[in-house]
Amino acid sequence: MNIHVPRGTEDLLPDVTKKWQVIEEKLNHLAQVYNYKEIRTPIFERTELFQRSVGDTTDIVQKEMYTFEDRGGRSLTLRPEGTASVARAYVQHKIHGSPEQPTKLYYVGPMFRYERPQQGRTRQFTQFGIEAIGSASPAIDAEVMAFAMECYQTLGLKSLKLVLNSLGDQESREAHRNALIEHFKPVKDELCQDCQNRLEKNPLRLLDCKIDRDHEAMKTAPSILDYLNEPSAEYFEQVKKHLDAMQIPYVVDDTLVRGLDYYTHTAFEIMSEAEGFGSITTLSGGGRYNGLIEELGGPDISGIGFAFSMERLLMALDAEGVELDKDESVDCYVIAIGEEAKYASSKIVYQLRKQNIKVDQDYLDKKVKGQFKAADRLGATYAVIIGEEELNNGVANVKNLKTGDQKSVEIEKIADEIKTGF
RNA sequence: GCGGUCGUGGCGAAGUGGUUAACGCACCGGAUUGUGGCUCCGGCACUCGUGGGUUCGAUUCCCACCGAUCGCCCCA
Repeated sequence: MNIHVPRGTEDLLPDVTKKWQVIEEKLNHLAQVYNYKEIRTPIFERTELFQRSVGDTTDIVQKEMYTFEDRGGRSLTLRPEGTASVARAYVQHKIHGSPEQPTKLYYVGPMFRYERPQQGRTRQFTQFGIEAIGSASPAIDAEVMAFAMECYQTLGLKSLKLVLNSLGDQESREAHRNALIEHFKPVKDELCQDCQNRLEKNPLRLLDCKIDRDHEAMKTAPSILDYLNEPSAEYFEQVKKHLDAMQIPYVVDDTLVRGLDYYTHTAFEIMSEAEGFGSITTLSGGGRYNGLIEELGGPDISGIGFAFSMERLLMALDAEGVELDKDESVDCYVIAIGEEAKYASSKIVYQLRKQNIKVDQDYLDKKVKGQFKAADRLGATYAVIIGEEELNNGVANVKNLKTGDQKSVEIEKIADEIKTGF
């Protein structure tokens, strides 16, 4: 066997890229409707960017980053997610000084995490995401969630669930964290090893442990929602009111914890409820990050965003049986009979293309029958047939392959004939 | 990182310790010297993921590696 793609990466061949193009077109359009502008950042960044933003204790930073040293001895990392880069660019270019606030950006591109590949999880995957930076209004939280849902709905997905939680501000988080530690300490020995480790580092994570899910202490664990201070609780209420106003259904789940350190207040996920979707149910996730910009050296400005993986989106579309149609068939196929006619064929093909007609011809020296078959396979509506006799008369036969009708047309007028149709 | 299953032509998929590795689809050629989609006939794997071992002999048995896949962890 020869060289294969590296583990956890894949080639997207034309029958798949076709779907991507359809999706990307719709997402680009949606972004415009919501007034988000595209940003493109490098595929790798200084390693410390992710350490500082995503968080040193997270799995992503601890064991999933593609980190390498370049020839100048700098530690670089292939980006594992998009928000950090966007925040970095925002600070670097002092976009907060721009008159257009909040700054609403979107991006699409490959992300990298060193993980054991399985369904819905590869080492290189593609995220589409948006970031709204510079507003602390609950209305924009709702907008981001509305956008997220609409990304899927516009493509025809139905089995979706928006799950919402609030992590509160720093003070609320701290209070809740302490309450969690107090709550689990007495039963620490009964928890799984992971949970025992998590207890000190990030007790929030205990809540969505699958192993200890049925433990008595889980059921009585303190909810973050009971520890939100007044402003945090009020903020959460307003976010929900905006969603209600837009009639966007959601479920509040106080065990929803997002994996990255920078989240504050609003955290949400969109899950697929489609049958046969495998063990992966999370399609996208997002939330508010109120300290991130400042952490990266910018002003005290808050933001909110979300991202989803294109690959999982494709999976969800498959699971729900949604077909993405894109007509790649050709308008016309030129069939040459005999050596001399090949020159005329090249000329006709070129001429038709100049007229914006999708056309192709044979490059395999096929016989007439083979050329007709090729025309069929490409879905051509018309065939232009040219042989010695036509050549001598300066004409070609134009045949409608759907109806079988055929007429003799002057070579210069083929394009017109096809555009008019018969 | 841990555990289970798997790896045969472009694709799907049988099969066996021993001189011809089924079949289906696709593809190519012919029946039909210049008019397709149907039908019929014919062709299409110096080789069974890679490397090593056992054996007179392995695609089939053993080991390692690589890869895929599912579950765990975690996430998009």
